[in-house]
Amino acid sequence: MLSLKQLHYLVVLAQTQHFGRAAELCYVSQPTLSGQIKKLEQQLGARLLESSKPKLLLTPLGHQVVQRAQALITQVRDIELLAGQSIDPLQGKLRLAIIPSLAAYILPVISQVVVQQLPALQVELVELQTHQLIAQLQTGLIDGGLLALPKDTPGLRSVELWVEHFVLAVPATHEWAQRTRIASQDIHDQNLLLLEDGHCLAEQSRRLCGLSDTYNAFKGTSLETLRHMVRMGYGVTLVPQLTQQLWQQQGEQGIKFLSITDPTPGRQLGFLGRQGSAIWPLIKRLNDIAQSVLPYQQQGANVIAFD
Amino acid sequence: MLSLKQLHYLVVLAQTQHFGRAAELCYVSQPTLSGQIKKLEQQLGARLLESSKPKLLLTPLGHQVVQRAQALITQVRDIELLAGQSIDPLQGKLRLAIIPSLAAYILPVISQVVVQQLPALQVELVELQTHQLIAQLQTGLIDGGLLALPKDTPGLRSVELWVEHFVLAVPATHEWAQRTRIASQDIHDQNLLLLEDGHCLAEQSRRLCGLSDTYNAFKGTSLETLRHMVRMGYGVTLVPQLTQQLWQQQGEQGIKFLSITDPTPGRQLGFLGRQGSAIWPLIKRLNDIAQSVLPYQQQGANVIAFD
DNA sequence: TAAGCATTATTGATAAAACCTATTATAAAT
DNA sequence: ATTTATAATAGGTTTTATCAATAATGCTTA
Repeated sequence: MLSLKQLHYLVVLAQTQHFGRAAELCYVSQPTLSGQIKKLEQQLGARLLESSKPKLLLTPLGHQVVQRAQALITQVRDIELLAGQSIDPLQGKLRLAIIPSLAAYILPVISQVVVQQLPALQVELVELQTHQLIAQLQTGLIDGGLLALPKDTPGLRSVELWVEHFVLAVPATHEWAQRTRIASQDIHDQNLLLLEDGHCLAEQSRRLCGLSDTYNAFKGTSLETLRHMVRMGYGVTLVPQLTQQLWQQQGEQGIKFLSITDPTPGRQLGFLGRQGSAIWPLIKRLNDIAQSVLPYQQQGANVIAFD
Repeated sequence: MLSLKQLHYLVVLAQTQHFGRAAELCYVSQPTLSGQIKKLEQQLGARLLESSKPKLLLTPLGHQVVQRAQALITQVRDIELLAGQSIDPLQGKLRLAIIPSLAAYILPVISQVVVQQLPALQVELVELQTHQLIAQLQTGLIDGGLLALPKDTPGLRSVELWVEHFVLAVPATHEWAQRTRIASQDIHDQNLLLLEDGHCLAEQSRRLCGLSDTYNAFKGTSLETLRHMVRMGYGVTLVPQLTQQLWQQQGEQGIKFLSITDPTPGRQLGFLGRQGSAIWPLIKRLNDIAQSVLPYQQQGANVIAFD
């Protein structure tokens, strides 16, 4: 009988495309993983890896098996969660991911209250970009995500947290520094600083300003980097309103913020979990707690949908 | 990490409600199974079996885990099938079930051709009643079924084989023995012999003749038993047309057959397989072969739907 | 073409685990 | 109270996953 371990090894191997790294991720030695993969092939009576070895390649069957094995692994994880939840729905380990453009400013706001209201819950936090987050959620590597809700998420379910507005951050030396608002269509012809590709905030900013995917400006690795760039006068950028609040609390003087009108852009934040996962009630609970602590329910924003 | 073996043990234990019998079905000793179940509970950190032991009972969590574990086992079986099919789509082991009221006369017709056309296929045959068949298909104990298609089969998919007509079997001494046809509404007031409860043919006969579930006549364990009863003049019964053909080939003299009209009753036969199972093409192939060998495509029958 | 580097396969020893037989404990049935 | 059925425990055996060390392979570079 084939074992879950073998299938897990196979899945990780397919992800890493590398025996050594896969073994490391599985906390076993490379020969162990090699051996088990070989044994799996024997038990199935068919090859999963391509014999020719310019690179590690899966056979067509291999791809299918990996896909099904992934589903299996997540279902096992869900059984474990189910058991954990059965003891006390508000207890246990929860592996939660947050997108980087959200983590920096939303965690200070909600983490305290979560610890306060769910003391028995151990939250394991990771920062992941949207596509990684969804992939890891589907493969069971994480159990929930907090992000700007994408459109289609097969096998997953979401709950809406709130709609966050974007504001325009400009240097204190900027010609608009004394304004308090600006119409969204007037933001053209500015040197718009973006996060690196892959960050959904960058994607959202591009959409808002009608820029192409190839728009080639400075790309910061984090919001903090952008903050410095803006302060030094290299350009302007879009930031979530809570980021403005955080920066101003920290005494930021070099940056002025303009609210955006006609329409006000924003994105729908929410939690994501697996369909059929036992911790869904817990995720909804987290959503309730987070909602109760956010300053006020934003409304009327022009929500930017993206995938 | 919990293992598939443990989950398998749990599923079988839940089915048998008995440690010893479960162990037997899993080809291990009773202490082994006991130990693994206990270990499973430890790993999940929760009880699966009720502590009070008048009878073996599952906790609410236990039921949920069993359900999910069953799904897991089935999916593992499907991976194995997938691998088997990848070598040669027409090769490998196929565990096929047929309902009793069909097996006796359809196997002589199709078995030869199947062996002829799919020599590399090892078919493992079982006779199961409809509800058992569906349950075992869903739990992965069998891979396909040939039966009178029921309405709803969540997680399963079907392909239509043909519509078989029912004919009325009466003793040669019966007042209708010289007739060749009879209207269905005239079958009232006859001593209608049925198969035991659970057989779908019995259910179908009851529906056709408007009998209640509590209709209490002689109940035969097989069609052969009914055959003797009819020949001896104890009553009449409904049989599939292919059964008539088989019995007449065997030189049956004591029974006469009347075709039924207004309307002609029948049932939709077909194959059933799991959604997402890799052997579905093979099942369709079996269906094609069976269809090619059946005498002619029946039409215009009043198909009796049942669940 | 050979040396060097990265990657995977092989080997032999070790430790964990799953397993079995035999036995004991616990309920239920007579 | 005795018997039967059932599950848990104990101790020893076998299997097997595992590791460290090493060899083979393939690709890159000199």
